[in-house]
Amino acid sequence: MARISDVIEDFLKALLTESEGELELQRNDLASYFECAPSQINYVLATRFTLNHGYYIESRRGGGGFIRITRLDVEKDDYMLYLLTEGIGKELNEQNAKQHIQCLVEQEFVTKRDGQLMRAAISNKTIPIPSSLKDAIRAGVLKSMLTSILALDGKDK
Amino acid sequence: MARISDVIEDFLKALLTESEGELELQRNDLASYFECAPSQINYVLATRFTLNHGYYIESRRGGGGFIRITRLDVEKDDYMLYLLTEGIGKELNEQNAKQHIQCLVEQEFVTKRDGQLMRAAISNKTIPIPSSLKDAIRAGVLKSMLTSILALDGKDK
DNA sequence: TATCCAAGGTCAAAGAAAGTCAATAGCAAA
DNA sequence: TTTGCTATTGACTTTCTTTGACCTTGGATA
Repeated sequence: MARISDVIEDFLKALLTESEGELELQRNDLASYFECAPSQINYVLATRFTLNHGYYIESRRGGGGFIRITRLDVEKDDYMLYLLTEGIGKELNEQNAKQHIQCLVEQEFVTKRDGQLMRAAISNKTIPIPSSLKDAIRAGVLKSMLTSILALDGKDK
Repeated sequence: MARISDVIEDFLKALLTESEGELELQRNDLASYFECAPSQINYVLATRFTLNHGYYIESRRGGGGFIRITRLDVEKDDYMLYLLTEGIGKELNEQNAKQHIQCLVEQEFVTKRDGQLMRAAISNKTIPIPSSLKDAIRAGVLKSMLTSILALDGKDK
C-alpha cells in the first residue's frame, strides 16, 4: 500500500546514489512516469528533500527547464547542518553571525577566504537600514563582497 | 532538452576565444546553421551578451550587414573598481547581479567558488521581502551561503 | 534620385517548463 | 465519530524560450 510519494522518494534516492549525489530531472517527465500530478513532485521535494534532510534543490522554469537535486555532504559537516536547521534561526545579529563564521573557519569547515566572503556578506554595513528595498540591500551585499575579494587579493602580493 | 539558446551561447563564446575577443557574423547564416528563427540570435545576444555580461554588440543592416560581438577585456582592478563605483549603483536586481558575477567568473577575476558564494549571497531567496528586519535578512544570507558551500563540497566527491 | 533588395531589429503571441496554493481525500488515533 | 495529519490533485501563476509577422536601414542599381 505504498504511497506514491514514498515510491518517488526511493526512486530519486536510488538515482542519487547512482549519480554520486547530483541529479537533474524534468518535473513533467517524472510525473508522467509515475502517473501522478506534476505538483506531486514538488510535494515530495518539499517534504523529503529539504535542507533538514540534507538535500539542496535548484530549478529553472521555461523551455528546457529542470530540477536539480544535490545531496549535501552531511556526514562530515553535520555542524553546518545544525547551523542551517537550528543554530541560525530566523534572526541573527551581526555579532552572533561573526561568531558562527569564526567557529567555522577555526574548525576548518570553510576556508579563510570563504569566511571573509561570508563576513562581507553579513556585515551590518551591507544592509542599508530599514527600507525593505530588496535591490538596495543586494547592491550593498555585492559591493561588500567585491571589496573583500579585492582586499584578499591585495594581500597576496 | 538542451536549450538552443545555450548551444548558440557556447558556440559564440568558443568562437570568441579562438578569435581573441572579437567576432563578426551574419545573423541569417548563424540562424540557418542552427536551424532556428533569426530573431533567436537577437534573443541570445540580449540575454547573454549584454554589457553587464561584459560584451559589446554592434551591427549594421542592409546589404553586407553584420553583427559584431566584442568581449570587453579589462584589467581586474579597474573593472572591480568600476563595478564598485558605478556599475552596481544604489540598487541592483537579482538578474543584473548574476550577470555581473558571471562576467567576473568568466574573466577569471574571481574563482568559480567565489562566484557561487556571491550568487548565494545575493539570491532573491536569501532576502525575506517585507520585513525590514535586518537580522532576518542576514540570517537568510548566511544560510544561503552555507548551503552553497555544502553543495560545492559535496560535488567534489 | 527613386526604387529595390538584402540585411538586421522589434515585439507580441505561443509554447514549455516549473511554482503555488487551496480544496479534497485517506487514514489513524483518540 | 471526530479530529488532525499526510497525500493527492488541479487550477492558476510565473518564468524563460521560440517563432513569426512586420519594421527599419543601407547599399546597389536603374
